[in-house]
Amino acid sequence: MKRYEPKTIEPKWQKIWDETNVYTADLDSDKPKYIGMSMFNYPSGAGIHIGHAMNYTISDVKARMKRQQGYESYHPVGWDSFGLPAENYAIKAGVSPQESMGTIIPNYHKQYKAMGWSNDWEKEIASHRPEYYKWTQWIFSEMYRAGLAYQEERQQWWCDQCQTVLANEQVIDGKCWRHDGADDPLVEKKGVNQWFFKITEYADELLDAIDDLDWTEAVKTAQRNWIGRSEGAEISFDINGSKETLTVFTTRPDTIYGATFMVVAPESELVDSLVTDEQKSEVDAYRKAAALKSEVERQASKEKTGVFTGSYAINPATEEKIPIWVADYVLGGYGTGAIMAVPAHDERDYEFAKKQKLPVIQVVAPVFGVKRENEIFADGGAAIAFDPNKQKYAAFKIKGNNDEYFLPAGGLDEKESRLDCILRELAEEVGLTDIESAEIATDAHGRYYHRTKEINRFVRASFARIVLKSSKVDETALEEHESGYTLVWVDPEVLLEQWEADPNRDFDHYIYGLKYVVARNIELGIDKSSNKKVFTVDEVNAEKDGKLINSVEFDGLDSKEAQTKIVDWLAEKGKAEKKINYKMRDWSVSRQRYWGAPIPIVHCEKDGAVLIPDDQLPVVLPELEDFAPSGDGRSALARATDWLKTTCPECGGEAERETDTLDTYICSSWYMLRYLDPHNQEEAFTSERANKWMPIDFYNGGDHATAHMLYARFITRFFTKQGRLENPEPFKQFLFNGKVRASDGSAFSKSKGNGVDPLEIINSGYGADALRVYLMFAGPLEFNSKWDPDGVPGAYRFLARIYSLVQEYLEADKVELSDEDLKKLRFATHSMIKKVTEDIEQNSYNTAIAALMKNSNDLSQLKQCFGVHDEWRASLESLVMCIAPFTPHTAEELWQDLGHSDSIHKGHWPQYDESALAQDSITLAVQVNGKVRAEIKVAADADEEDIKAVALEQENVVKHLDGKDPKKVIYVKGRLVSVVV
RNA sequence: GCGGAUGUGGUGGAAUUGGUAGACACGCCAGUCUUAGGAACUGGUGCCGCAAGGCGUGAAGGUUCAAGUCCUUUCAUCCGCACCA
Repeated sequence: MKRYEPKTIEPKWQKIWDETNVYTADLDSDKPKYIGMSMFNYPSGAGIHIGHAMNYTISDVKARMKRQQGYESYHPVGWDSFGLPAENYAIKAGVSPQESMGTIIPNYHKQYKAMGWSNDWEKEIASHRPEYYKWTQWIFSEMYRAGLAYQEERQQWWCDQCQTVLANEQVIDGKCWRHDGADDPLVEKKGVNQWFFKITEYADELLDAIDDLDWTEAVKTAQRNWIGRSEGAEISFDINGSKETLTVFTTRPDTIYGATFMVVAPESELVDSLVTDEQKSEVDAYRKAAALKSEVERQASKEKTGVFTGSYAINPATEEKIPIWVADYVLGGYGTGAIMAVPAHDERDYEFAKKQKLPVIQVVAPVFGVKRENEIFADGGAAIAFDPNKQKYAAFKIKGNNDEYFLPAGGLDEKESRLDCILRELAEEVGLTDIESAEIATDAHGRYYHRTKEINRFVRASFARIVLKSSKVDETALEEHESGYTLVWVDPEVLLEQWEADPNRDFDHYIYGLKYVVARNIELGIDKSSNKKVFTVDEVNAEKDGKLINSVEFDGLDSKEAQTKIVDWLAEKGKAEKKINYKMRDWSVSRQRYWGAPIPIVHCEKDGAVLIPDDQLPVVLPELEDFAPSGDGRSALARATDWLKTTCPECGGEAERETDTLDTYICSSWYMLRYLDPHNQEEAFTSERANKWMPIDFYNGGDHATAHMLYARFITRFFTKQGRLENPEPFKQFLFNGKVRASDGSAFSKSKGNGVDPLEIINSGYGADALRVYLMFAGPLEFNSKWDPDGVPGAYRFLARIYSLVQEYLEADKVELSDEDLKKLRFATHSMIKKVTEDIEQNSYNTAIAALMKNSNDLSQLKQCFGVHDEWRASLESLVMCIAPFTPHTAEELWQDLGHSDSIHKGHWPQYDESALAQDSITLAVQVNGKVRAEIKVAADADEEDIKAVALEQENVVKHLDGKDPKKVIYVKGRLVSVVV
């Protein structure tokens, strides 16, 4: 019998597939289309690694199944061949990038073919070839003509090693995405004149469309965060003694009564006009220091520093003068580069206020408890009185109720201030009058059932932080009707425990108030008791919604409602307008590097920046000897004088070419369209083709969740607006797959030498098919997996078993098949077909492979009835067809062994027969009180009453019924019988 | 800190969406065979227990005849973003 030898089978079929063009897609076919692909590959000298093997196999399986199902299935291939690594290699080795691509890419061909991927090589593309980048340049021109490309000097991330600017998306943890090793330096900001694409103009539609995408949820969230839309308002503050105003962006206009100071970013030009003569030297020094600090250093330390400008703004709500500060916790690039600081409701502002001793005014009081019927409003307060000598808080107990503690508290009398009210209650109820200091610490609203008054209460309560001089009780102060109260001194835990145990959560506002005061006392060093759970003011000082307080006519409004009302009110005075802000910035597309598509622009002294006419594209990248950046911030192209000097398309006068090249993310933002028309000399793509083939049905990758995916969506939407494309979204389904890591959980890396080379595994004799099965079986595709050295051999054994099974069948004698065996065989086969078809469709490859393994085991079990029999042939062929997407070589070989002369990979996919899945009898579990006590086998069509009767007769069921009558018997169709006693 | 995801045997992971937890595989144990191999085949393998039985899906509560799945609280890990007002 033949042995399973992938080493001979695989190369044989690879060659045949190549010669017969099985995987060539007819883009104009009448068949339904399917296009499945993984992210564009950057070809490097290292060749493919295990991550590539993972990524491309995922889309290959998808595309293969569809091809087998009769779709015109296209699995394209191409190279993202512009980019820094090739250029850096060229600088080092002196080999031109053009040349090195010429050897690297053919090497990739071999590796791709060895993996058995069903790529359509006839339509291969590479972004560094002029016939491709001509259209990359054309996209720039189209953007320019549409007013979406512009040039501007801007502070931009700069990587000193790459000698180029970077997009925000290319900065990872403060380092360049190409240089993110431990020894690599942080990126810096540098003022560079560069080109931008106005992606922000598409921010809203890019955001809104995310909801409907069939994409991995994590990626959708990442995109939403990246776009970072926030709704709020711009509010103008007059400057005291000046005609100028200071405009800020805020998402919380409802907190304006709590704005006690303003902060301007140090890099903001606004500072110049705000700083007073007295403060000038201090502010200048601060700004200088801030400019020297790299963005990353600035972010690394969250310490809030800043200096006063000397100027004051007028809070348009309170009409009060508030100081304007400069501090680097405010960013120049977001909003207006200035903020109104509301320390009571913003953690950062609070920290800053605390440090600079600026006032904190609470204007939103949180609301605790759920709304109840017929609530009666009450206004009052509670005393949280601390005796520093005792290091304890004052509470009291009521006669006859020894279990509960109460805080001195009560309702507001007419015209009484909140603090007076609380101090009065403290005196009347427990006689504490010897007071060191008292202040309203915080306010909250509570909803609860008042047990003695038997009403539902809605209260606004102020909590006073009171520090006592002594715990001396003034008997004369005690109110007579409140006698029977016993003063006790407690730790806050005692109170919290009591309140938190309350099932109705009636005391949540007390918990809040107490925690706030204790935190403040601890912070001020008055409360030194160490065994207390430490709260922080930050924890309590949450940026929450609630009802407004200290906000004059807006008091009592819900903060959401107040946002609109306050903006409307200020708008009437011309001081505010609604505004939406985004975190996303325009896309910086200039790179000061050689190895990219030249930007099709010339600079003419007379006409400025002039677009090169389309009929002169491509602007071909000249071949150079030396690729190193020119050192003046321009690319090596600045030295290519012949190329550089040209004439202006407008005036015909002398002009210089733009020396920046385009970000390679542009190459990869439209390549899926070029796949549909790779040889078109007249256009980037034709709308007819694109409208037929877009969107990409299946797309996957393990990187680039934000940048690339956002850019591709942007470019696609742009083409839609231009009328060149119907569908605004490029990728119908996107799977963000996991990565393969080393067995110890660390990333594979060349420097660690822990890499696993796919080719080595293939060549060692296990073959590509076993590797493919291992990778697809390791777990759900979206999970990261760890490389298991036993995995590939295991997969190999599985394939060898299938291989032997078919060989044994072919050599077996004809045997009759009993009805029972036939049923078993058909059930095993058709349930497998159903499962595999559905699971591949749903990207659950690991369970699809489990079903294939199960089927192979089932068939082996039935081998005693083996024989050359149609039903057996059908079963084996089904197995071979279903495994073909995973193991194309093995399947093709077995398909041939089974007597076929065409390729299994085109148009051969089994249909399952529902009738084969029907069972004569089913096994049901019988539960007594939720525990399985018996199993019964009943006819599939038995009726419920009979089943219940049988269930109750079971010996073990009778035993557990213990002579009692069942209260209830539940029958779940086809599953179980549940008996309740 | 914010957002997202995930916690199930020794390991990777299944679970028809509230219905017999552990499919399928790796590993391990026992056996068969001899073309002593990177074998193949057969059987076993969640934990405790001789057994009957009990316990078991990160932890603690709850809803239900029934919870890995739903609710509440909580812990841990991973991945994004990170002073975005």
